[in-house]
Order: sequence, then C-alpha cells, then structure tokens
Amino acid sequence: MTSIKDVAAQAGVSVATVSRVLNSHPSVSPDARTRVLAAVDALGYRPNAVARSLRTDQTRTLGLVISDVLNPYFTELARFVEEEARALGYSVIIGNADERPELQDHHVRTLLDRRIDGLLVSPADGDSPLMAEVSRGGTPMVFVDRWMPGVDVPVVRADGRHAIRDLVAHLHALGHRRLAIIAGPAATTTGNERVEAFREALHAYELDLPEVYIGQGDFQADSGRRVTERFLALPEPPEVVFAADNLMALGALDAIRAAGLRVPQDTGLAAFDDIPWFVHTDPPITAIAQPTGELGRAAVRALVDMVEGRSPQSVTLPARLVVRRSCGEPASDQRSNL
Amino acid sequence: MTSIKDVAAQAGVSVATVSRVLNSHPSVSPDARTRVLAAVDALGYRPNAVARSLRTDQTRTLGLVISDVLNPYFTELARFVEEEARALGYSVIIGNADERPELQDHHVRTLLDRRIDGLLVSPADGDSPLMAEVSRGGTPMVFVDRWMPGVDVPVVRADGRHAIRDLVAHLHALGHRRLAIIAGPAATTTGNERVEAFREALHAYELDLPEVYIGQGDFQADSGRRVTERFLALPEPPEVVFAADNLMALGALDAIRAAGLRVPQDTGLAAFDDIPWFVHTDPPITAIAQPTGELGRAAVRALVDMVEGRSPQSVTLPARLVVRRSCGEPASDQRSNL
DNA sequence: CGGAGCCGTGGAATCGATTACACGGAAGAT
DNA sequence: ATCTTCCGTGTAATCGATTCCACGGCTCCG
Repeated sequence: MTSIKDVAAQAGVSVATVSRVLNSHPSVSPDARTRVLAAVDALGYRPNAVARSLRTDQTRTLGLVISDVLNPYFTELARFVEEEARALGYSVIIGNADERPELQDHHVRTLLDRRIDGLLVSPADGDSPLMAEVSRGGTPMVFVDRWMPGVDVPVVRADGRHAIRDLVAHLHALGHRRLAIIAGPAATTTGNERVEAFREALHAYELDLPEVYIGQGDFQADSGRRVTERFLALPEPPEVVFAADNLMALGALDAIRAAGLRVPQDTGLAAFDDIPWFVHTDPPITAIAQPTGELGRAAVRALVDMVEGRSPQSVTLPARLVVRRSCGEPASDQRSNL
Repeated sequence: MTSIKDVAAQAGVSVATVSRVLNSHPSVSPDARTRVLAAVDALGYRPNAVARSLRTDQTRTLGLVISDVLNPYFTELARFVEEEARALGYSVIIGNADERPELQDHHVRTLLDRRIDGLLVSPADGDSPLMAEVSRGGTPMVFVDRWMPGVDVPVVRADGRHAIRDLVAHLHALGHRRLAIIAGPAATTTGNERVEAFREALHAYELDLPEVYIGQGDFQADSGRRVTERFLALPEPPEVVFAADNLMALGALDAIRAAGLRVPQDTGLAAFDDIPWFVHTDPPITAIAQPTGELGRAAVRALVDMVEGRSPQSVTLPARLVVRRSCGEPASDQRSNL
C-alpha cells in the first residue's frame, strides 16, 4: 500500500505538505499543490482511514444497532439512515441484535471499540445497563423507534396514538366490538405504548380490553402465530386481531388460515407497520404506516448534531392509518392507498 | 478514554506487559497477569481497535457490498454473512449499492480506505473496472450470488438451471405453452443465466422463447410492473410470467391485478427467489428457492480462507422449485411447502 | 535601512497499540 | 564455580496520518 511518505517522495516535498494539500489547508503554494496532486494521481494514493482516525480521534462513522434486520421496517429504516449519513459525510456500520440483548451489547461494544463517532440504537427487549453507561461515558447517542426510560438521550420516533385511535374508530364503525392485540415485549417502549394507546382508544368507545385479549409476543412471526392460536381457542374469540408489528401479523395470518378461518369474514386482522407486501396479501392488510424515511433522516440529523457539538432535538412524527380490506369491507369514503 | 498506558500505570508494569497479557502471549508471570487483569477490570479498559489495526495491519473486518438491501433475498444473505463472520471472529460492514454502479464503487473505496481484511461483493449492473483493479491489488475478494466475468475471484452462488427446468416441466404439465420471462439487467450474471436456463428448458419441450416474451427488468418492482403491462398488451399475451427476482414478481402481480385479471386463471406467475411473504399473497406464489443460509456461510468461509492464507474454493449450490398456486392448481403429488 | 509580520515549508511529536531487542537474574550443565 | 540458557520484563521503534513549532525568506512599514 502506498503511504503519504511515498507521495511526499514522489512530489519532492515533506509529508506535512502532502497532508496540508489533502486537507485543503490554506498555506500551500500553488506549485507544491500541483506536484502533490500529480503524485497522488500517479500513485493512486488513498489516505489510510485507520491512521487518520487514530490521530484525529474521529472516524466519521456512525453505528446503527437495530433489533432485527429481517424485519422490513428496520431494513427500510437502515437504508434511510445510511442515505442521510452519506449525504452528511458519514459512513454507517449496522449491527443486528436479532432481538437479543446480549447480541445487542456485543455490537455496541464492538462499535465503541472501533471508535465510531456516534451511536443510533433501537433497543431490544430486556434491560441493558450498558446503554446508560455508554451515554454517561460521553458517546453521542440517539434512540430511534424504541427507547429506554431512564437513559437520557434524544429519541426519534413515531407516535401511533392518533393512528390507533383511527383504527379503533374504523373497527367500531364496521361493527366490531371484541378486539384483541398481540403486544410486543413488555420491556420495549413500542411494545407498551401500542397496548396503552389501544386500550385508551377502546375506552373512548366504552369497550374493554380484557387480559385474555392481550397476547404477549416478541415481534417475531412465530409469536404472532402462537398468540393467535390461543385467541382463536377462546370461548369467545376476538373479532379482530391487531398485531403490534408486521412480522407478528404474518404469523397471525398463518394461524387464522391454519384454523380454517377466513379474513376478514371470520376474523379481522390489522397491523402496526406498513410494508409493500401488505397490498398483495389475501386480503390486503389494514395497517398503521410509520414515516420511516423521515424517522431515519431525523435520527441521523439529531445524532450528527450531537457529534458536531450542536444541541440535538428529540423528534416525534405521527403515524397514519391505511385502510385496506382485512377488517371487513370499509365504507367507500374510508378506503385509501390500495 | 483509558489507554493501555493507564492500565500499565495502574498495574505497575510496562505497556509491553499489558499488551502481552491482552494477547495471551506466553511469557508473562502469573503475578503480572493478575495485576494487569485487575487493572483492566478496575478501569473498564477496552483496547482501541483503531490503534491496534494500524499497528497489525488487520482489522478483522469484512466488507459486504450488496446490490439492494430492500430486497429480502439480500437482507437474508447479509444476515447469514454477519452470523458466520461473527462466529469466525470477524465483523461485517455492509454497503448498499442500490443497483447503482457508482454507489457500489463508492462503498468499495470507502471499505478499502478502512482497510477491511476482505471483500464480499454481489456486483450491480454495469461494468466496474474497479473490481478487477481491487482483486489485482491483492485484496482478498469473493463474489456472492452474482459475479463478473473476467475478474478472477472465487464465486459462491446458486445454480438455478435445474430448478428452472423443473418449473418449466411444471408449467408444461399444467398445459401452459406461452411462457414469458422478466429478465434482470443483461450485465448481471444472474440476469443472463436465468434467461438462458429458461430458454434451454423451453427447448426441451420444443417451445420457443420469442423476443417479445423477454422483458428487460432491473430487479426492481417498478420494472416488473412495466414489463408485465407490455406483455399483457400483446396480441397474444403469455399464459405465465416468470420474474427473475422477487421484487419484479411483486410488480408483475400489481400489473396483472391492475389489468383486472386473475392469477392464475387469466395469467400465471412464478418467481426466482422465495420469500416468506409468497406464502401469503393471493394466490401463494410458486417460486425457486435459493439456499440463502448456506450461500452466505460458504461465501464467508471462502473469503476468510483467502484472508488467512488458505486457498479458497468456489461453491455452487442447487436452487429448488417450490410449487404453490400461482400458475394453476397443481396435481396433488406436485404440491409441496405450502 | 532595520525590524515586524507573514507565508510556505520541514522536522518532529503524537495518537494507542504491537513487537524486536536487550538485559538482569535464576536455573541447569559441566 | 563458571558458563550457558531461558524467562520475565522494559525500552524503544513502528504503523500512517495530523499538527505544533521553528525557520528562512520576503514584504511592508516606519
């Protein structure tokens, strides 16, 4: 590998001058500059990012730790995060926690060892003292989508409260009264919030959310399947099942089918998170869509603000209901985005 | 940040001894070892990976450049790659090329600047002289899924030939004769191969693959939609459309629906790449499944072999047909994996 | 005409690790 | 007892960059 010394030798200047040219430091003579540039070109020289990072103590790299790459919602989020980061001159290293706290911690530590400039996290289930420690340790950090209470870092997320209210209104209008929810892990904020918002919305219609209608899932398809089986085995099974994420909705759909039931005639289905495939399932699935692109971009901007010494802002964006056919045929004025 | 010097001071030894303990070098006294370990613990010291990499000239990091993260096939691949790499003690940095050669080159260069130990690439459309250059430059490199002719590096991929023959047999048995294909970009190997295998399989049944039945796609949903619209507008539209990847199949499904046609009664649909959602579309989609997990693992093993000075092997694994209902109701003995 | 100030440049310190080499002391060989 | 060998340890060089400081030469001003 050619180093800055080779370039210096080739151009007949010192390494200091080469470095100045490369970092567009003002005090370099035009003559020296051209000679250096020519040498760089001739040798195909590229600065060693490792050496540079050691000296400058910055890597221009952000870490992104997400709970599950296979979840299309997070994949999309990751894509937007990388895009915005690139626009701001940063690279992104993604760590996939697979919803496992210890794997999450592994990635966080690895990223810290590499001296990333900042960390974007969507914390998995289970508590992780590491997070609080990292944030106290001074590493710029921002939570996206999910967050951890008690850890004082900016949060960028979508608020589903309003959309969930719309969903319940929609279900109520269709005549459904027995509504169940497949919740996410209790330890994730998104897991809790969605249940609470659902319960509140039901109250507004004087409906109850009995314990047996709250299934404990883990954001994976399998758990959606298991919970739904239990719902269907109830003496009074729910008329509609609302899954707190798209993978559990997939599992729920499996279970309903396997029981020989039809959606929406026998059991309705709705999901939090909207994904392209929901248009093509049988039937198309009514879902709550998050503004994923905006979320990803806002998260990166907040983090970069922090890294570069500006004061970052927490951001909450509204999610919105997309009505399709999985809860029953909506009145025509309620249809949208098919 | 605490450095090795702090640990040395705390333990009352030199930095050399600390380093020896950390790298489990044999000649350290038990006494020194315990004192160092205690100091590491007390200070919460973690070695600076940047400094270490600079000195040792290895990062224990692999680069993975894929054509499109939003494609579930690649997401899954990436997940397995990371898993296997982690098992072997490596981290992975993913670069998403979004099917754009210039973005692909950007990521390759960034990864090289960071001195990754090896590079896993699934090249996008368009030629990139950079690849050949990198490989000649001595960076360990392995192609996965797609490859570039003329660049002499190991290739890990699935062979769809056999499965495509099975697919054509299946379609022929259902009475279909006019079969069309939505191809991938001509410049990608997977794009070409799938068309050629399809043509050959048709020949075996004395069927032709006319030019108008070959649509030019780019592995994105939109192109599948456009190509399918054109197919359907033909005086003699095809009875079955075979999409060379899952996203184009999604687009094709859109287009068929938009034209007011039913699958499979009016137009059949099959896809290369199988994904969980294909079970739940209306109707479930017949697809060719790649052994993604094995592919990812084999690719990492080949690359690590190369990095660590062993001689790497190209690997080709068979894909297999999964019959569902999107091409017509199969005879009962042909059904599988619903 | 002489001193102050500026500009372009190079030498050398530095970042945090690894590792070759030297050295002192203990143990074993003769 | 003396010589060799080996072991544990420390000193210092090194990786490839950035950047502080000093220096020589020039310009400008009084």
